[in-house]
Amino acid sequence: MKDLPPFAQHFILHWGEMGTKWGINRTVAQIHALLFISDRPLHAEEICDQLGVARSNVSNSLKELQNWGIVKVVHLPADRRDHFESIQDVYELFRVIAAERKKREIDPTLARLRDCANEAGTTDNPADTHAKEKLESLLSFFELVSDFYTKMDRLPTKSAIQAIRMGDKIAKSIGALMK
Amino acid sequence: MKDLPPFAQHFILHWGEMGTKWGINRTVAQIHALLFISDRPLHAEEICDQLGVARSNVSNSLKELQNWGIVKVVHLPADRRDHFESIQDVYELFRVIAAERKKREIDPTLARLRDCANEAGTTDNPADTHAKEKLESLLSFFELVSDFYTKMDRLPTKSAIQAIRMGDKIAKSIGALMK
DNA sequence: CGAATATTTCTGTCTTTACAGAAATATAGA
DNA sequence: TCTATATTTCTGTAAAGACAGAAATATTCG
Repeated sequence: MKDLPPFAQHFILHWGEMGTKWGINRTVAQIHALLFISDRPLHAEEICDQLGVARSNVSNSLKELQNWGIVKVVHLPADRRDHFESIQDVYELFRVIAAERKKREIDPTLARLRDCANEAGTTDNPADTHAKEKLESLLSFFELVSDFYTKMDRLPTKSAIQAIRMGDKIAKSIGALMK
Repeated sequence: MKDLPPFAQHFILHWGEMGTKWGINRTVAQIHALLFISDRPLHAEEICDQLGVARSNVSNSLKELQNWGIVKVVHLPADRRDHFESIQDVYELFRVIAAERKKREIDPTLARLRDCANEAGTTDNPADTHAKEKLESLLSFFELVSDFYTKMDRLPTKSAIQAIRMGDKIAKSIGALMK
């Protein structure tokens, strides 16, 4: 990591730690951090050198980032090597990440909760009835969150930012809006 | 898990898997799932029996859940054993989880990003300037998210639900609200 | 086609995390 | 205080994940 200024190193290391806390491989997160702050696409070898990790690790991690849809391959003139760049707009970045997590985790959970609720069906056992109701409340919640995400995802970046920024005013206006 | 109806078993197992994808220990997530759907507080031994995990594992996991603030100890009359119950309201549950993640992860990241931005200070290297700007845009984003969370957290459950539910209408009203 | 270079896949090792069982400690009533 | 019971901490093992280096494969240019 010798070539990077200290502040960049600190950021990349912290981002790696953050990743692990959210179920993302440390190296994957570090590579993404590096690409995010880079002012040009990097090839795999450069990433190895900067982060001091094995070539194979970089290869697999880059594939993972491409699967997430937040890193793309680009080619530079007169250079046959793949170069990689991250989504640069931070709002777009998190929108894509959120979309992917929804697809991978929220949607399957919704499906599973629906299955469980159906399985529960009619039961006379009071404990089971209670469990079924808890599952249904969880399901409602996930449906709500899922719908909200879909609505926000359709907004252009600027509107989305404003929607977030207006959070408190919006809350106060709920009554009026509902009429 | 013999005593539990199949739908409850399926839910608990799925919840455990979900946990691992979000950086939460499988057993911790399973125990929470069990407590969430239970219609009464359970003691540690019951949790062992139901999930088939070691007593020590249950002990540590329960402590973890208490640290998160989503499980509380209660005592029943004429029973000296600790009994455990989860927050039952699903919105409250996720509110508490979000608050804890903010405290543990978002706030430290904000602090770190500010440090990095300061460290970056004045630099004449164009690549470093670019990196610094990327860090600052990330910082703005996290500040926005953090503020939004604080606003939502202060809303009573009902208003928060409505705010989420009204997402699309709110978006359309942003222009009007801003005047 | 063949050589050089780039990339991916495979294999084994190392590290970390999860976890069971035992031991130690604490607590409450007799 | 002593005994029974509940709880936590400790220790070793097992499983999972991360990762390096080597091998295999693919690509491009001469």
